[in-house]
Amino acid sequence: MSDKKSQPEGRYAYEGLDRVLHEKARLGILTSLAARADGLLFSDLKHLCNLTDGNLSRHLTVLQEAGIVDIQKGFRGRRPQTLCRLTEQGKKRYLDYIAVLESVLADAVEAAKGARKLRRTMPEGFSPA
Amino acid sequence: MSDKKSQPEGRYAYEGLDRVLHEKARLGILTSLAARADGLLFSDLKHLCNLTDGNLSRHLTVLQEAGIVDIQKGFRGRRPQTLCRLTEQGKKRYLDYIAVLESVLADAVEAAKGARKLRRTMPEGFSPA
DNA sequence: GGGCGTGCTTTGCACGAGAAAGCTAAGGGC
DNA sequence: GCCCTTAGCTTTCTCGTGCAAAGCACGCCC
Repeated sequence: MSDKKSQPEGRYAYEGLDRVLHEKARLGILTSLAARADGLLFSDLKHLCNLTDGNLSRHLTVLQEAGIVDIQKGFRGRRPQTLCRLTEQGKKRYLDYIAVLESVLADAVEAAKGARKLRRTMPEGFSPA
Repeated sequence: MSDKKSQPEGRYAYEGLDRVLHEKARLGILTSLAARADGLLFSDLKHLCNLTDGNLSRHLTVLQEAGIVDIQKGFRGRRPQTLCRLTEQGKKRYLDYIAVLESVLADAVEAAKGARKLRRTMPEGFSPA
């Protein structure tokens, strides 16, 4: 198609950007969890990610249904506490996602470099309205 | 709060992840555009990002209304063509966003490193249901 | 025992991504 | 001249989902 540009079809499609993970709040949750194999409590997550209870609850449900986190309800003393961890699969998906992010960043850096010298020209044969 | 963890409030909140930019398709569009100061045509973008006409149109409108891209309608020969470029402000916002992404990645890398040795313990005083 | 705090869940809304259909005009056969 | 196709977008619709606010359950304290 646009072979003369030497840019393959879908070069910037980033298909690997998992919808479930590619979300501000969830990204934070997963990054928090990724560092601690022993998990985090609901309230820890809430504070680390600056989320409201409701929000966090909903995101955790989504992540759990996707098999990404493991939710264990238990007690500390006599108070209920929810413990969250990454599942093995979740960790894998997270790392895959991160790898794609890296390639996005690489593209961005290259773009910023290549654009250094601004060419304010029009494309071949293009005439403004 | 959780000072003993030495993790400040909101450590993983990533407030800087601009909602307008933090979206798969738009991220691709902007990265494509960032590299070419002379802009890209609608159909180029469509192919580069593997987007449908409708989708691309909608995203471009959003980006235009946010003042991130500049849309010029013109002609190539007798056929209409739409030329898209990053605005100065758009470029700035893109670079800011990218900077935040970098910090996310840094966190992720650190997390992956720290989690090397899995401690499958329970938190202090936690007992499963 | 009644109010208060903690720890979540549920409900409701509003926005927004993506699919699908539409719309306009230019070629191309006949 | 007339239709059919193709290019090049735009508009509309629907459903998912992020987020806020209200709700619920229980323990604690005076």
